[in-house]
Amino acid sequence: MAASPSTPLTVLPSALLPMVSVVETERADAARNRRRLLEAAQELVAEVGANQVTMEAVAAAAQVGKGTVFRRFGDRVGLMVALLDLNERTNQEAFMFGPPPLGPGAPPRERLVAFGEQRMAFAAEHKDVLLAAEACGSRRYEHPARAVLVLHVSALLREAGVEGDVELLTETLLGYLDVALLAHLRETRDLPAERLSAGWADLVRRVLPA
Amino acid sequence: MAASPSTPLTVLPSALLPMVSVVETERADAARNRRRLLEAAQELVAEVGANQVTMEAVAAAAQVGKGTVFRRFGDRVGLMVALLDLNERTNQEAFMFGPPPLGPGAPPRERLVAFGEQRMAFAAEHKDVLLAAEACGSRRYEHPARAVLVLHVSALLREAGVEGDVELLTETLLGYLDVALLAHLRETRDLPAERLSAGWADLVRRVLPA
DNA sequence: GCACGAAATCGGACCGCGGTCCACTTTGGC
DNA sequence: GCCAAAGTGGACCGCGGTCCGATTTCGTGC
Repeated sequence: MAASPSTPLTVLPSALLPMVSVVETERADAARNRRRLLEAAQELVAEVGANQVTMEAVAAAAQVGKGTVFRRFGDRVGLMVALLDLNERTNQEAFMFGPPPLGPGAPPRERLVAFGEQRMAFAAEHKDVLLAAEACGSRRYEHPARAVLVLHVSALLREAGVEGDVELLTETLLGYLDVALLAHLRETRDLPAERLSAGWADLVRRVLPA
Repeated sequence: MAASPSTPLTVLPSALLPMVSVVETERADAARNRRRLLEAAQELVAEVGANQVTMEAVAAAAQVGKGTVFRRFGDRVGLMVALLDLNERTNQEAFMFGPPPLGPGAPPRERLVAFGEQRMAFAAEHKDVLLAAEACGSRRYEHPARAVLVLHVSALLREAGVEGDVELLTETLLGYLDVALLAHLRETRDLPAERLSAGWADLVRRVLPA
């Protein structure tokens, strides 16, 4: 088991962070190295693709020791999660505070449909980083960004007055939006995006009360 | 990318194999080594747990070179899949040819409910091997045993006369039965098995027409 | 300002394991 | 018995992850 990394800025779902003042102080050199590492990682990912990027290469590109990478981000997955953080934050703000139908203001069903569309687009665009940021096994479900999604979907379900086990229905809905599943359906099974969208709308219709 | 392993006996879903006469001939020494490897692997898994078993240890225990293990099973996941094969076959026979409500004879909705129960029990019992037999990324959905499940569930959905996109509804239902998800819900989120069962029945109710 | 010491941080040698490679051996049809 | 094809095994590689002695940072006392 990896020692828990000292990554205070990404431990909590990023959209919730503005509410917290300062979680922890970080030494100047540590902060500088984190910045350099993230920059280097981003560049390398853009250059050769997420799953071709080795931890050693990131360390070298940031002119930092390998141990530092692991100290900062815990493991490979942690690094990828941190990389996604910025994009995820934009997404999160869109569905939490942005304009309808994604953001507040629209009825929950429309918001859910729009949420699914957004996730599917996001999954298509950042497929490789998202997959690289996904741990294996059940640890996959402990992804910090996922917690935000769970919160959001279950809130919408409750708001829509759905009867039944909201927690489990949330998992079912999010299951449909699983990055790996979507990638499989699109690429291996060759289902067009429109069909996946229609499937999502249909699923929402079946779960929510008329 | 791993070279495709020469594992004719596990390439196809095992429950469908009785219908095929002989897929390919395997040299005597190869067959002997496969048997020895599977025995050794089974023993080691029982001894120290699936994710503590190294490929080298399996090779050593079977008194075989490391390269042979990879030639036979392709990679670690392939070995675990082969290990599961026997148990999966029993399960498959149960829902394909066994007595109702799991097997044919009962109405499709009851069969679906029973199918979910069986999968959840199976997932709970063989959690670690199932997780070890699961590849990362979208490759996870190319698991041969999964194809049988997909076939079965979509057949039941069609038989029940569900309107909508059967293929996608099948994926949604199977998503609920994902081993990693179930493990997460049971262990990390501490949901009792009865609740998961109720959730499954509820989901089936929502998807199938009244 | 400055010296100092504890604590946090760094970095690269090191380890274990999954996976590849290829020269050598075995098999089995002829 | 011959020989092409199939199979073998262990040296080898790359990468993720750990460890620990060396180094830097920064609050403290002066």
